Amino acid sequence: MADRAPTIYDVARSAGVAASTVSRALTRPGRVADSTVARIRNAVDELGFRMNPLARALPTGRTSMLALIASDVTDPVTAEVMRGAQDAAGEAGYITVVAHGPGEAFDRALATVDGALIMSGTPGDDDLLRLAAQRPAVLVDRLCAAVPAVIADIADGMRQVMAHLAALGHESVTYVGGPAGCWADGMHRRALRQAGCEYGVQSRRIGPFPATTAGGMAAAGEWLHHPATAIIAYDDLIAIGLIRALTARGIQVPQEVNVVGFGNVAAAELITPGLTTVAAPLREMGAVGVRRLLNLIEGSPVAGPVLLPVRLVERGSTGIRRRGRFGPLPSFAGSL
Amino acid sequence: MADRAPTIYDVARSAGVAASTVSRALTRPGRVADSTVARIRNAVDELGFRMNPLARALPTGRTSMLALIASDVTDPVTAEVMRGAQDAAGEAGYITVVAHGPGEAFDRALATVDGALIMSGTPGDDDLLRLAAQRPAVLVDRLCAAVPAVIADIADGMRQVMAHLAALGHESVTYVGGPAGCWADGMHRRALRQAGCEYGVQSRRIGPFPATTAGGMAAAGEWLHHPATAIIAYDDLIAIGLIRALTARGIQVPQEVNVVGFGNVAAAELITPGLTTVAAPLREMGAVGVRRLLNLIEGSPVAGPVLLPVRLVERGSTGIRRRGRFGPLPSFAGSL
DNA sequence: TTGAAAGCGCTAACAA
DNA sequence: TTGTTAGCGCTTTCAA
Repeated sequence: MADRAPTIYDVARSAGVAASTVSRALTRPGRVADSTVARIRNAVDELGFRMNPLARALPTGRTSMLALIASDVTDPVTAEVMRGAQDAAGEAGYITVVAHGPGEAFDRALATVDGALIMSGTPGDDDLLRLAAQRPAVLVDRLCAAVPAVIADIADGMRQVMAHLAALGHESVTYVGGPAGCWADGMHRRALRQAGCEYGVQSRRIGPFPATTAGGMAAAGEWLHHPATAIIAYDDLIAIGLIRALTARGIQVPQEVNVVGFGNVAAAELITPGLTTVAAPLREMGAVGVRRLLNLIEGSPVAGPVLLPVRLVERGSTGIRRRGRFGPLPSFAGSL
Repeated sequence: MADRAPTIYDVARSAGVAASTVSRALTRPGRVADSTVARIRNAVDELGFRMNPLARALPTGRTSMLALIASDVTDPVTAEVMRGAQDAAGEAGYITVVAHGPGEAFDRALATVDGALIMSGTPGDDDLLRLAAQRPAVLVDRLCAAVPAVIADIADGMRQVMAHLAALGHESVTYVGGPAGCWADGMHRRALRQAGCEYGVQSRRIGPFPATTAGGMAAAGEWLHHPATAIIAYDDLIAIGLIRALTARGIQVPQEVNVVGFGNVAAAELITPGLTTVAAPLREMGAVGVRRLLNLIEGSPVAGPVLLPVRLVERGSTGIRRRGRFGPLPSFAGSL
């Protein structure tokens, strides 16, 4: 398109200095006389010089690129994390390449970047460890051996859910599990058990189910075999599918059963009733992840996983039940 | 991490040939004796050689990277297009870097890639043209001068909407406009006028409104001043906001007013009632866009914009009205 | 069919 | 403070 992009040599000639001086002036202006820097700046502006980042990458071994590894950019949670990561990377002068799990493009991407941010649900643990050995890597919403990670405080989220549910008079809940072998699902289950003890709420598990509305709809059928007065779903999509299926069968939410999800995706507040759900600071998780990754790349020592706070967003899918078909009504229900 | 990645020279030594031969064997095996290729392949496997894409980019001027320019990866439409683009790029051996509108990271990204796919709603026309002059570029869901583009067939979509609405007995509709100065909005309006003529349906416009549920809720208030029996919204988010606001005011959809959107985002089928909407082949648009971009990069001549077919997805937000508060009921309504 | 040598645009010693 | 000189890892003439 353009004739040929001006190089550092063109600038050097135009400013009457050596190429190395231009390089220095551009990267460490302190090490070059002010007047020289000024002249070089002028030349740069005049010629419209833009440094070739690839040429620079060759000798330095640094590309200023980060990989965002996600199996599906279409997933709203992933997208939100990506957004945070992208912004944080941009601020630090890094650009981001997106890639999904193992495959040719993946290797290619990995070979190009200074580090990788790995979103949940992507590669298996083995691949993960191999990857982390190759390049600095940080996990988001997942833990694996000693790989640095940033995760949401699920345990606390579950506690908030239980507190909320217990306050509404629930004595037992059904947990609808997510995909089999999923790290976050295991986390949810541990948290559930613990929070259940703490608040004296019984819990049963069903699942696994795929993390989709279809999964949730399937779960509804299974739930009917052993109904409880409240359902905690692995994530919002399952919760939404559940609500749809229940409603379709004439079971009213929250009048007969309460439902809570995890994630606080956009659809959670669009559906009827609104979905009570645990909101994780997704963007921040992405941003914090990138910052840790950048530190790692700079060579600072790895600390333990970072835990980010979550909060319960109460909406219409939970509340006082008014009909006891699936369990006892709270004793104070009559007083309302 | 690893000692040092093996280079082409290591392979050359191990295979007992010159580096240039290795390069040739790897890129154009036909030009090298079969036995030599085999030896080189062996050496590659043994050493675990992976070519450094950046080093290759320097002499060739080709990075095998594409930029995906989108103002917000969090937007579901954008995400879907991205997904298609990413897959198509991966198939062709390209990786994708995501960047948003003008800014430092943007320039940095542009300097690194072989071409750019520009999603709707990002930079202004001037920036766009400047960008297209710098690098091969393809627009998605937007037209600008002679820049190659792939767009959804909005005109046909609007025709389908009108046909549907006319069949339901509507005689006038309100169009709720999207963001001011937005290319797609202009497109919708032209299409609306034309399809209105074709089917003998009156139309009024209100707006502009931001393409969010909040925008839709605001629009509901304005619509009440001059209600019509059907509303066509600029996009799904506005339509969803509209439905919520109407429902909140006790106006029933579709019993009193029909609503249709554009986009077919995931939430469209999750809300109650489901949103009737025009679905564009988002992923395919991304994929086709990338393929055109790749052609452009290879130097093939640019053709006109590619038009991709859309289809109307009928859901609960449209249907026979049963209450005439905002206009006459279809004459055959009683017969149902 | 293969090898030698000269870059691609930049950085990083080392001298001056 | 500045210039000189080698590369970074690969491709690509040009000769052999």
